[in-house]
Amino acid sequence: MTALPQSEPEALAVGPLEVIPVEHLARVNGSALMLSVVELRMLTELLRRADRIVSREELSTRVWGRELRPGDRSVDVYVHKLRVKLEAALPGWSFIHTHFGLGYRLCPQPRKAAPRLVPERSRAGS
Amino acid sequence: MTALPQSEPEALAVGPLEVIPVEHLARVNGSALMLSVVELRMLTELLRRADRIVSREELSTRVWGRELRPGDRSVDVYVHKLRVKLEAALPGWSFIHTHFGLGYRLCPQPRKAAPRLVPERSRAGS
DNA sequence: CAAATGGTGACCCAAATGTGAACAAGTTGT
DNA sequence: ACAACTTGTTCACATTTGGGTCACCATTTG
Repeated sequence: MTALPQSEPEALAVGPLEVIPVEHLARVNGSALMLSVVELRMLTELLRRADRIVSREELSTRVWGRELRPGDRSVDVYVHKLRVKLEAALPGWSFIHTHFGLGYRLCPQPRKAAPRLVPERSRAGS
Repeated sequence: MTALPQSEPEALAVGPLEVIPVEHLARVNGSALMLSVVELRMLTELLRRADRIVSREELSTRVWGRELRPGDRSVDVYVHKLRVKLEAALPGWSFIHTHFGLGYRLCPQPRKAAPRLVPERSRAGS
């Protein structure tokens, strides 16, 4: 057992989400996500502060290592990319919540089901 | 129970894939693959780290015993050769996944069905 | 309502990866 | 020794991917 700096935990997890930063690997419900380097860094930072609001400034600093320039939308764009991939990995769940004017907050939870227009089809197992 | 050096397991297996390094044998769903020496070593190394990302540098070191020279594509070429043979052995499955800028990850799984060219007939009634 | 803020698809383009083929070296069979 | 194969290595070219940036639409706020 190597003594790791406790500031860098080996793995982070919240709900069905798990990230192993040193391995550049993220999983949802055990299955690996295909994330780019920046996407993974961003998810990691959100996960470090799970369930707390993280400002764009802070995300910009931690993920890109630079100040957030005025008019810079890259944070938003990458939040979107993450949302798309997370939704694909676990349909019906919300992960990243927007706090208007403040930032984003990671909190995996089943999304409130939209009322079915057409009744659910029964699901056949394999 | 013979006490083998635990660093060299007799057999490695993940899903339908099985490799017995000491016998130079690889099987998919029980049937043997025809692999060259380098191909087998590479598959073995990937299998040892199943479901984790293995960098090209590491593959070069472990399979060829040398540093990865800049511009060296041999890792990619052999990943390709493996993919071809694995696909032939078990059509419709993916085994080796590319993590852009990071490396490869072995994880046998049925490939996501290609999206229908012609959309599924909808069953909305009215 | 208007202004601010966030969502999202499209685009550019350099770099990473996929892939067929040529080549050389080694093996096998005769 | 020679031909017929096999295999490892290297190229060249084709494709894909990802980071960054816009533009335009949608939502929220006051």
